[in-house]
Amino acid sequence: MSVAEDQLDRAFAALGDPVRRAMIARLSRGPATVNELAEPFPITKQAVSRHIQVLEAAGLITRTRDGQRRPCHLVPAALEALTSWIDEYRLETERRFRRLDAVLQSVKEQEQ
Amino acid sequence: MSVAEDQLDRAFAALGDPVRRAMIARLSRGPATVNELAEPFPITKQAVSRHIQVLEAAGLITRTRDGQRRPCHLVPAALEALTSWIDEYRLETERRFRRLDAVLQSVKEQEQ
DNA sequence: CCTATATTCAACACATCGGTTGATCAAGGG
DNA sequence: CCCTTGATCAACCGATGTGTTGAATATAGG
Repeated sequence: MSVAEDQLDRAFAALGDPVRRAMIARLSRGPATVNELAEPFPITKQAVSRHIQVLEAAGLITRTRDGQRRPCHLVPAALEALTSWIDEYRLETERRFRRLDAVLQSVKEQEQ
Repeated sequence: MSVAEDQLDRAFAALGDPVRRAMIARLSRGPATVNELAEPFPITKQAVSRHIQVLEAAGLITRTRDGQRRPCHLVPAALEALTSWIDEYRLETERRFRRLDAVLQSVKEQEQ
Protein backbone atom coordinates (compact mmCIF):
# COMPACT_ATOMS: atom_id res chain seq x y z
CA MET A 1 0.00 0.00 0.00
CA SER A 2 1.25 3.43 -0.89
CA VAL A 3 2.30 6.04 1.65
CA ALA A 4 -0.52 8.31 0.55
CA GLU A 5 -3.09 5.56 1.10
CA ASP A 6 -1.60 4.93 4.50
CA GLN A 7 -2.00 8.59 5.44
CA LEU A 8 -5.63 8.48 4.33
CA ASP A 9 -6.14 5.45 6.59
CA ARG A 10 -4.69 7.26 9.54
CA ALA A 11 -6.42 10.56 8.86
CA PHE A 12 -9.93 9.16 8.39
CA ALA A 13 -9.53 6.82 11.33
CA ALA A 14 -8.28 9.71 13.45
CA LEU A 15 -11.45 11.68 12.69
CA GLY A 16 -13.55 8.68 13.67
CA ASP A 17 -13.08 9.56 17.34
CA PRO A 18 -15.23 12.34 18.83
CA VAL A 19 -12.49 13.48 21.21
CA ARG A 20 -10.09 13.97 18.31
CA ARG A 21 -12.72 15.75 16.22
CA ALA A 22 -13.33 18.14 19.10
CA MET A 23 -9.58 18.78 19.24
CA ILE A 24 -9.58 19.58 15.54
CA ALA A 25 -12.45 22.00 16.09
CA ARG A 26 -10.54 23.66 18.92
CA LEU A 27 -7.34 23.91 16.89
CA SER A 28 -9.15 25.59 14.01
CA ARG A 29 -9.41 28.61 16.33
CA GLY A 30 -5.68 28.65 17.03
CA PRO A 31 -2.76 26.63 18.42
CA ALA A 32 -3.12 24.88 21.77
CA THR A 33 -1.00 22.86 24.17
CA VAL A 34 -1.71 19.41 25.57
CA ASN A 35 -3.06 20.93 28.76
CA GLU A 36 -5.32 23.31 26.91
CA LEU A 37 -6.64 20.56 24.69
CA ALA A 38 -7.19 18.30 27.68
CA GLU A 39 -9.24 20.84 29.61
CA PRO A 40 -12.70 20.06 28.16
CA PHE A 41 -12.40 16.29 28.58
CA PRO A 42 -12.85 14.04 31.61
CA ILE A 43 -9.81 11.93 30.71
CA THR A 44 -6.17 11.97 31.78
CA LYS A 45 -3.49 14.11 30.17
CA GLN A 46 -1.75 10.94 29.09
CA ALA A 47 -4.79 9.89 27.09
CA VAL A 48 -4.95 13.34 25.51
CA SER A 49 -1.25 13.16 24.71
CA ARG A 50 -1.85 9.95 22.80
CA HIS A 51 -4.79 11.39 20.89
CA ILE A 52 -2.45 14.16 19.84
CA GLN A 53 0.13 11.65 18.69
CA VAL A 54 -2.53 9.97 16.59
CA LEU A 55 -3.46 13.27 14.95
CA GLU A 56 0.19 14.05 14.32
CA ALA A 57 0.89 10.61 12.82
CA ALA A 58 -2.09 11.23 10.52
CA GLY A 59 -0.50 14.48 9.38
CA LEU A 60 -3.51 16.47 10.56
CA ILE A 61 -1.47 18.55 13.00
CA THR A 62 2.14 19.60 13.53
CA ARG A 63 3.85 20.57 16.76
CA THR A 64 6.29 23.31 17.65
CA ARG A 65 8.23 24.01 20.81
CA ASP A 66 7.69 26.86 23.24
CA GLY A 67 9.77 26.13 26.31
CA GLN A 68 8.19 23.21 28.12
CA ARG A 69 5.12 23.44 25.97
CA ARG A 70 4.49 21.67 22.69
CA PRO A 71 1.76 23.65 20.93
CA CYS A 72 -0.30 21.88 18.27
CA HIS A 73 -1.22 23.48 14.95
CA LEU A 74 -3.83 22.33 12.49
CA VAL A 75 -2.62 21.51 8.94
CA PRO A 76 -5.36 22.67 6.57
CA ALA A 77 -3.70 20.95 3.59
CA ALA A 78 -4.21 17.60 5.29
CA LEU A 79 -7.91 18.32 5.71
CA GLU A 80 -8.06 19.39 2.11
CA ALA A 81 -6.62 16.04 1.02
CA LEU A 82 -9.53 14.30 2.72
CA THR A 83 -12.21 16.45 1.14
CA SER A 84 -10.55 15.93 -2.26
CA TRP A 85 -10.69 12.17 -1.82
CA ILE A 86 -14.33 12.25 -0.80
CA ASP A 87 -15.38 14.73 -3.47
CA GLU A 88 -13.89 12.66 -6.26
CA TYR A 89 -16.37 9.88 -5.57
CA ARG A 90 -19.27 12.03 -4.44
CA LEU A 91 -19.15 14.10 -7.62
CA GLU A 92 -18.85 11.02 -9.82
CA THR A 93 -21.93 9.57 -8.10
CA GLU A 94 -23.90 12.77 -8.54
CA ARG A 95 -22.97 12.92 -12.24
CA ARG A 96 -24.18 9.35 -12.60
CA PHE A 97 -27.47 10.20 -10.89
CA ARG A 98 -28.00 13.13 -13.23
CA ARG A 99 -27.39 10.94 -16.28
CA LEU A 100 -29.88 8.42 -14.91
CA ASP A 101 -32.44 11.14 -14.31
CA ALA A 102 -32.01 12.30 -17.89
CA VAL A 103 -32.61 8.78 -19.19
CA LEU A 104 -35.72 8.34 -17.07
CA GLN A 105 -37.00 11.70 -18.25
CA SER A 106 -36.57 10.82 -21.90
CA VAL A 107 -38.29 7.47 -21.40
CA LYS A 108 -41.18 9.28 -19.80
CA GLU A 109 -41.41 11.62 -22.75
CA GLN A 110 -41.34 8.70 -25.17
CA GLU A 111 -44.33 7.12 -23.45
CA GLN A 112 -46.46 10.20 -23.80
CA MET B 1 -23.72 12.26 22.29
CA SER B 2 -26.03 13.31 19.49
CA VAL B 3 -27.15 11.04 16.70
CA ALA B 4 -25.44 13.23 14.14
CA GLU B 5 -22.14 13.02 16.00
CA ASP B 6 -22.55 9.28 16.16
CA GLN B 7 -23.02 9.09 12.40
CA LEU B 8 -19.85 11.16 11.90
CA ASP B 9 -17.99 8.69 14.13
CA ARG B 10 -19.18 5.78 12.08
CA ALA B 11 -18.66 7.43 8.71
CA PHE B 12 -15.11 8.65 9.34
CA ALA B 13 -14.13 5.39 10.98
CA ALA B 14 -15.63 3.49 8.04
CA LEU B 15 -13.42 5.44 5.61
CA GLY B 16 -10.39 4.62 7.73
CA ASP B 17 -10.21 1.17 6.18
CA PRO B 18 -8.64 0.80 2.72
CA VAL B 19 -10.96 -2.04 1.74
CA ARG B 20 -14.01 0.08 2.48
CA ARG B 21 -12.55 3.09 0.67
CA ALA B 22 -11.98 0.91 -2.38
CA MET B 23 -15.60 -0.19 -2.15
CA ILE B 24 -16.72 3.44 -2.06
CA ALA B 25 -14.61 4.11 -5.14
CA ARG B 26 -16.18 1.14 -6.90
CA LEU B 27 -19.71 2.18 -5.94
CA SER B 28 -19.18 5.68 -7.29
CA ARG B 29 -19.25 4.05 -10.73
CA GLY B 30 -22.57 2.31 -10.06
CA PRO B 31 -24.36 -0.16 -7.80
CA ALA B 32 -22.73 -3.49 -6.99
CA THR B 33 -23.57 -6.68 -5.14
CA VAL B 34 -21.62 -8.34 -2.36
CA ASN B 35 -20.03 -10.74 -4.84
CA GLU B 36 -19.03 -7.95 -7.18
CA LEU B 37 -17.56 -5.90 -4.37
CA ALA B 38 -15.70 -8.93 -3.05
CA GLU B 39 -14.05 -9.76 -6.36
CA PRO B 40 -10.93 -7.52 -6.07
CA PHE B 41 -10.09 -8.60 -2.53
CA PRO B 42 -8.30 -11.66 -1.16
CA ILE B 43 -10.77 -12.00 1.72
CA THR B 44 -13.90 -14.06 2.24
CA LYS B 45 -17.38 -12.99 1.19
CA GLN B 46 -18.36 -12.98 4.84
CA ALA B 47 -15.73 -10.36 5.60
CA VAL B 48 -16.92 -8.29 2.65
CA SER B 49 -20.50 -8.63 3.84
CA ARG B 50 -19.49 -7.17 7.17
CA HIS B 51 -17.59 -4.29 5.57
CA ILE B 52 -20.80 -3.53 3.73
CA GLN B 53 -22.77 -3.59 6.96
CA VAL B 54 -20.30 -1.10 8.42
CA LEU B 55 -20.76 1.24 5.45
CA GLU B 56 -24.53 0.90 5.71
CA ALA B 57 -24.55 1.60 9.46
CA ALA B 58 -22.49 4.71 8.71
CA GLY B 59 -25.17 5.85 6.25
CA LEU B 60 -22.66 5.90 3.41
CA ILE B 61 -24.57 3.33 1.36
CA THR B 62 -28.09 1.96 1.07
CA ARG B 63 -29.19 -1.43 -0.17
CA THR B 64 -32.00 -2.57 -2.39
CA ARG B 65 -33.26 -6.00 -3.33
CA ASP B 66 -32.94 -7.68 -6.71
CA GLY B 67 -33.95 -11.30 -6.26
CA GLN B 68 -31.24 -13.01 -4.28
CA ARG B 69 -28.95 -10.05 -4.67
CA ARG B 70 -28.68 -7.05 -2.39
CA PRO B 71 -27.12 -4.30 -4.49
CA CYS B 72 -25.32 -1.47 -2.70
CA HIS B 73 -25.72 2.17 -3.68
CA LEU B 74 -23.56 5.09 -2.62
CA VAL B 75 -25.29 7.97 -0.79
CA PRO B 76 -23.63 11.17 -1.97
CA ALA B 77 -25.37 13.25 0.70
CA ALA B 78 -23.55 11.27 3.38
CA LEU B 79 -20.22 12.04 1.74
CA GLU B 80 -21.21 15.67 1.51
CA ALA B 81 -21.87 15.77 5.27
CA LEU B 82 -18.26 14.71 5.85
CA THR B 83 -16.74 17.32 3.55
CA SER B 84 -18.93 19.96 5.20
CA TRP B 85 -17.64 19.02 8.62
CA ILE B 86 -14.03 19.10 7.47
CA ASP B 87 -14.38 22.31 5.48
CA GLU B 88 -15.83 24.18 8.42
CA TYR B 89 -12.57 23.82 10.31
CA ARG B 90 -10.23 23.91 7.35
CA LEU B 91 -11.66 27.21 6.15
CA GLU B 92 -11.57 28.72 9.63
CA THR B 93 -7.90 27.75 9.89
CA GLU B 94 -7.11 29.25 6.50
CA ARG B 95 -8.86 32.49 7.41
CA ARG B 96 -6.81 32.64 10.60
CA PHE B 97 -3.60 32.10 8.63
CA ARG B 98 -4.49 34.92 6.27
CA ARG B 99 -5.17 37.28 9.18
CA LEU B 100 -1.81 36.33 10.67
CA ASP B 101 -0.08 36.95 7.36
CA ALA B 102 -1.68 40.38 7.19
CA VAL B 103 -0.43 41.24 10.67
CA LEU B 104 3.09 40.09 9.89
CA GLN B 105 3.03 42.11 6.70
CA SER B 106 1.98 45.31 8.49
CA VAL B 107 4.65 44.80 11.16
CA LYS B 108 7.22 44.46 8.40
CA GLU B 109 6.03 47.67 6.81
CA GLN B 110 6.19 49.48 10.17
CA GLU B 111 9.84 48.49 10.55
CA GLN B 112 10.83 49.96 7.25
C1' DC C 1 -39.29 -30.41 -5.15
C1' DC C 2 -34.35 -30.12 -5.21
C1' DT C 3 -30.26 -27.92 -5.87
C1' DA C 4 -27.28 -24.13 -6.71
C1' DT C 5 -26.29 -19.36 -5.71
C1' DA C 6 -26.24 -15.03 -2.84
C1' DT C 7 -25.97 -13.56 1.51
C1' DT C 8 -25.90 -13.61 6.40
C1' DC C 9 -25.34 -15.45 11.21
C1' DA C 10 -22.50 -17.45 14.99
C1' DA C 11 -18.45 -18.49 17.28
C1' DC C 12 -13.84 -18.01 17.59
C1' DA C 13 -8.76 -15.96 17.24
C1' DC C 14 -5.93 -12.18 17.25
C1' DA C 15 -4.64 -7.29 16.86
C1' DT C 16 -5.55 -2.67 17.79
C1' DC C 17 -7.65 1.05 20.45
C1' DG C 18 -8.61 3.96 24.24
C1' DG C 19 -8.45 4.32 28.78
C1' DT C 20 -5.96 3.83 33.40
C1' DT C 21 -1.84 4.29 36.91
C1' DG C 22 2.94 5.04 38.02
C1' DA C 23 7.44 6.36 36.63
C1' DT C 24 10.37 9.32 33.84
C1' DC C 25 12.19 13.18 31.22
C1' DA C 26 12.85 18.17 30.19
C1' DA C 27 12.46 23.02 30.90
C1' DG C 28 11.57 27.10 34.05
C1' DG C 29 11.54 29.70 38.16
C1' DG C 30 12.53 30.63 42.94
C1' DC D 1 20.32 23.64 43.17
C1' DC D 2 15.69 22.05 44.04
C1' DC D 3 11.00 21.87 43.00
C1' DT D 4 7.17 22.56 40.03
C1' DT D 5 5.07 22.15 35.69
C1' DG D 6 4.34 20.17 30.94
C1' DA D 7 4.61 16.23 28.55
C1' DT D 8 5.73 11.49 27.57
C1' DC D 9 6.84 6.50 28.30
C1' DA D 10 5.64 1.77 29.91
C1' DA D 11 2.73 -1.73 31.42
C1' DC D 12 -1.67 -3.22 31.88
C1' DC D 13 -6.92 -3.92 31.02
C1' DG D 14 -11.34 -4.27 28.78
C1' DA D 15 -13.72 -3.26 24.48
C1' DT D 16 -13.88 -3.21 19.64
C1' DG D 17 -12.47 -4.47 14.92
C1' DT D 18 -11.23 -7.60 11.27
C1' DG D 19 -10.43 -11.79 9.76
C1' DT D 20 -11.46 -16.93 9.73
C1' DT D 21 -14.58 -21.37 9.36
C1' DG D 22 -18.93 -23.65 9.46
C1' DA D 23 -23.86 -23.48 9.55
C1' DA D 24 -28.13 -21.24 8.23
C1' DT D 25 -31.41 -18.65 5.35
C1' DA D 26 -33.63 -17.20 1.12
C1' DT D 27 -34.38 -16.90 -3.67
C1' DA D 28 -33.77 -18.74 -8.57
C1' DG D 29 -34.38 -22.03 -11.67
C1' DG D 30 -34.50 -26.68 -13.79
